[in-house]
Amino acid sequence: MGLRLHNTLTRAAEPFEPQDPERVGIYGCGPTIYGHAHIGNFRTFLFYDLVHRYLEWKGYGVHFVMNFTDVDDKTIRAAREAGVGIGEFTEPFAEAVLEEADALGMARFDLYPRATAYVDGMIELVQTLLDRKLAYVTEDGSVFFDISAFPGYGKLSGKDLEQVRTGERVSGDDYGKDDVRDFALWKAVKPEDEEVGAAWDAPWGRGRPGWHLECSVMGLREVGTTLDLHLGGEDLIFPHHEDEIAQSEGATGHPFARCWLHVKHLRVEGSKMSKSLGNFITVRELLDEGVSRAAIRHQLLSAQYRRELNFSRAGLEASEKAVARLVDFRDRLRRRPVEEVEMDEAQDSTEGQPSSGGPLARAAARAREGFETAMDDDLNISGALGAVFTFVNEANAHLDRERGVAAAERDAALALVASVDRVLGLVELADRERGVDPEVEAWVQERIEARAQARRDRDWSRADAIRDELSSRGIVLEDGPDGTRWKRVTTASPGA
RNA sequence: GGCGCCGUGGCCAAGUGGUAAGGCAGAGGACUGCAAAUCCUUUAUCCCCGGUUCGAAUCCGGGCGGCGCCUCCA
Repeated sequence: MGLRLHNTLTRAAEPFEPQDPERVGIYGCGPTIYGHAHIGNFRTFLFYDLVHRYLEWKGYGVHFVMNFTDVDDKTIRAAREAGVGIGEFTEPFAEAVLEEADALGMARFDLYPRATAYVDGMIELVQTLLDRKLAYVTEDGSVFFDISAFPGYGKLSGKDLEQVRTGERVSGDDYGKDDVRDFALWKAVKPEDEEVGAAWDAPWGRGRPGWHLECSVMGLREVGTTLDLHLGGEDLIFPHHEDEIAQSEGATGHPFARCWLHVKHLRVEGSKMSKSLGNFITVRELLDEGVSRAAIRHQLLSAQYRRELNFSRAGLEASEKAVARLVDFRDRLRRRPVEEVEMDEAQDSTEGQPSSGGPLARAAARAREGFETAMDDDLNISGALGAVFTFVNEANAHLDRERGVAAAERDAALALVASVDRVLGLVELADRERGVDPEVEAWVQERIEARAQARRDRDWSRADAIRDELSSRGIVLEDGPDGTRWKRVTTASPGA
């Protein structure tokens, strides 16, 4: 059973068949960097991370490009207000996005192109479209794409051209269009563009590229003529991606992308996120609050990408606990002493059966299969997580029942956790968060020793006082037959 | 008006024909000095009404309810 993905273009699940499995070409639409990215942006970006990691987990070679849009109306306006050029204005936000991506455990993509570095290519593409009579220059020196000359227009969004509202809202910007539905490839220069360095010379006149054009050029140049996957938020289906298809295919004569995946928008505390509702949350804010990064990652990944997902504080707490359960399980396996025992089950294991071995190894094999089956079904991460936690339950029960465990059994269980975490990235991130410096570690050990003495003296109030002291510093103790263990806990809602 | 999505236990959420995964929360129990972690037990008329079928949360029809996109917002 192979991976199947829901292609927006055909509105159906299709087998994933890249042109070259050694180099799957993927382009994901990135943020416009005129401000800090919000939590909704990161639902999409974490989905990109999931696609990236899962394809590599499946054995594909992946070439993944995510752009930064560093020139558009809003960017120009914001740069003017700040009194700096667009390059100087946007670069800190690009770096912030990368920092936040790291903080949320995203594996780095191969390339993060900035639109302004590709203007020469954009001019070339526009020229090609003009030569092919798919675009026209208006009196002011702007260039528009003539959608009536491109028969496939509307195929991605399923729009009937006659139905697209030929609206009343014709702004000054659009003056000169043959048809209001035509979209800008090149916008003639305005004084404010010059002010912030957002203007380039082109054969038909000085100006700046249209938004849609940027992604076409970066995708074509950095990924290839035909992308295996093109990813983005659902809002981009129309017009952004529709226009990318028209430009790219109009110029190259080849399909721009074989498969399009679109992520449903995130809701926040039950409402659509918007600045006016005051529920506009940036990742930066959450990180500054000290909210558990693994919890944020878990919540944003926990629902399948085409399902509605509601980001909430309550959900963050549930995510925090879920991650802890997984990490605690891994830690429990690690410290479980192994026994030099023969596995009875190994005797009657069938040749070539990967599910052979003891109960733990067999449960791990089932979990792996369940995980992959769910992920293969259009990246159904909820089902995949279900398979993992079912395994955690089974294995914990087994560990409770048995005194010791064979090394091969323990290793099979640990390998399962490590394997799925190469896709999920949750344990990895939690480990980074739980890390403590040696000084703190020494202090904790000293406190634990003091408490152990108090317990030997049966001085329970003193023992509890020490435990509370540690607890207030985010250190949780667990007494067991082999002594006291401790762990650092993160928190989902530090304010609460 | 056009296109589309969703409605499963207190909350979140899998499951698309054979009588309900998983996470969080709650209750009882085991373990513990008390906890924590873990385990055991426990909590579902699958929005409503019809229909198809031996059999439907799952298919069809009709309602009700929530939501998204329809020109630059991931």
